[in-house]
Amino acid sequence: MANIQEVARKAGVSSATVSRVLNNTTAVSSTTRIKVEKAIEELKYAPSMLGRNLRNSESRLLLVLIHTFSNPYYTEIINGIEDYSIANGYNILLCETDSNASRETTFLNMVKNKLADGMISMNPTVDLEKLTGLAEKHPIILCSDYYETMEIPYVAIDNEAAAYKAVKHLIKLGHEKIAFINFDERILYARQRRKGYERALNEFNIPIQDQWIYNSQGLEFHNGVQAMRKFLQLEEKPTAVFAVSDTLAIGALKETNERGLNVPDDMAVVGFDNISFSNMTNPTLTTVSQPMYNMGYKAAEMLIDSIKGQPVESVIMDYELVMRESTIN
Amino acid sequence: MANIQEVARKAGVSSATVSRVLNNTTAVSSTTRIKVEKAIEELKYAPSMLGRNLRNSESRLLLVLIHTFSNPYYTEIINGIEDYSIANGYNILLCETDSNASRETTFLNMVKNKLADGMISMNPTVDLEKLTGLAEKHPIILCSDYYETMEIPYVAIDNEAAAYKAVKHLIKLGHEKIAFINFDERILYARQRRKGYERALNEFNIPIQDQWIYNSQGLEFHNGVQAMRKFLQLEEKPTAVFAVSDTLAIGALKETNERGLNVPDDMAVVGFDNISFSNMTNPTLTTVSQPMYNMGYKAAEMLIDSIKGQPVESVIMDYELVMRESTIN
DNA sequence: ATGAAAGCGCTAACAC
DNA sequence: GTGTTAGCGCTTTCAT
Repeated sequence: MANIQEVARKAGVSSATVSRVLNNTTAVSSTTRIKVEKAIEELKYAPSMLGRNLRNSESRLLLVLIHTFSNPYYTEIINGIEDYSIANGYNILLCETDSNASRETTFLNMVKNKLADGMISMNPTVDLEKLTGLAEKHPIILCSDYYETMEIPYVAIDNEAAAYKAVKHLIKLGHEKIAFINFDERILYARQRRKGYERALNEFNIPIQDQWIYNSQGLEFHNGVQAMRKFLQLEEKPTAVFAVSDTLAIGALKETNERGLNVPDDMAVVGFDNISFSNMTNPTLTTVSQPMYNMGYKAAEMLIDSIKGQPVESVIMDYELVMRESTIN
Repeated sequence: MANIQEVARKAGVSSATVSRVLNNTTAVSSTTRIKVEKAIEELKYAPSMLGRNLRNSESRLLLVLIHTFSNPYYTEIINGIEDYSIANGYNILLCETDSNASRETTFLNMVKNKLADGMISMNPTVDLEKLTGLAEKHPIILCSDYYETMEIPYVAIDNEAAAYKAVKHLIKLGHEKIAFINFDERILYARQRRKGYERALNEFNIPIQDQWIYNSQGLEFHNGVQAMRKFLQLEEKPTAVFAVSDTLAIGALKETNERGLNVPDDMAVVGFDNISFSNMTNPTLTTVSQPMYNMGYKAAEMLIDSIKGQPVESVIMDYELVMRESTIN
């Protein structure tokens, strides 16, 4: 593979000039430009990003840290991240932790080691101490989940209010026995959504029952199936369920159908996220719609701004309750 | 950020020695090792991948080219790629073309420019000429789709046989009016699956009817909805549908339900891929299961072998027909 | 076991 | 408008 020196020699100019035509930095006479372009063509030269990156001490790579992308919620966000990044000359390094601590350490080190210029974390279980340490020296943005105790900029929605709205919707429909499938409450958004759930019940003087609250270890379909299975074994069964993720809600819906119960008559179901599949279930799923694409897009914008040294501020985005067949006939 | 020289100075050794302790290449006396480690600790030194990459002329990055990851089929494959890559010291650069030619060019150039050491392409619409050119100089593996005319190693399944098996399953159930939702037939696997569809029909002397073949421009849910809508407008409606992607099949299933038809009694549906959703639909979807994770894993293994200069051979993987409620009561 | 020094490929400051 | 040169941070001969 030819390098810039060989191109320079072939074109009868210096490597600096070749660099200049490559990057359009300062003016180059059209005659030399043509000579250089011809040499590039003949040698099939392609500039090495390795040399350029070292010289510029940047990688133009953005690390995206996620727990898993088996959840379409994240892939939608990534779409937004990718679009903004590509349009601004960055590429994304996709890093899936799978809740594996050593993998996570590897990934965080990649930004320490300059392999990435910054990071967007969407990994709610990330090691907070390490993250804080990293954030002192490197641009980091949190997307979709964040931490009250930290100053790392984030983009998120008002989880408490969104959950409140979802549960209130069920109450307005006449439900009083409303179960809640939550995620691990070590995670902030799980605590926030629980608060919203409780606030709605309290407001209408509906007692909160522990037996109707399920804390799931994961967000897969089968976790939702399991949760619903447990609710349906109860002496006093709920008539509605609110799940903090569409994947959980879809699992719960599936299990409800499986048991021959009618949704929404016997059991109303509300999800969270509005993944595209939520509109393909039978019945279709009522859910809190998050602006995933825009969240990703904005997070990328914030990160790149931050890399460029500009100050960035956290953003709270809008959500929307999308009412479909799983709650309304 | 400290560099290797500063560490060397602080430890009272040369940078070569620091490099040695960093990489465990040649023996270093335990006393100097300790001195160096102490210096690293004190300076909070993290070696720059930028310098290392240039020196080693490798990036340890694998480019993964896909059309879109809104299809869970691809995310499953990526899981496999990622697991093998990480375990072998590589990371993946996720590149989504969105059928955008200029984006695709950008991505292909990234491997030309050494930003990635190799590439796994899962983009069936890739520019073949450019791809061939690139493959002459750089390690490339095709995953899930490939091109008969090329020598680029691939991992795939026997699409023709798989489609044949799916359609035969419908015929055995007594169906004779079997519609086919295919993808764009410029893509090899679409042509192969069509062959399988036709072979099954021919074998049972069932005439092939153009009105029952739909060539979709995309693989999204709504494309499947649209296809089914068209079939249901026909004078002579099919009683079964085979779609080349679960996403299409799920859309078709949705539309069938929507019209009040019973699946599988009025309309049997078979998909392709076995994405996790396919087991969450109502009714659950009969589908051709591809070993997505293993395909990705194998493709990564082949690519890394290829990067290391080892010869690699194409692999044909097993598939399986998973029978569920959308064809059998 | 350790150090000196070259060099991976590029860009930018400086000189002309 | 163009060339010279230094240097980004690292690894690896080659000496010793």
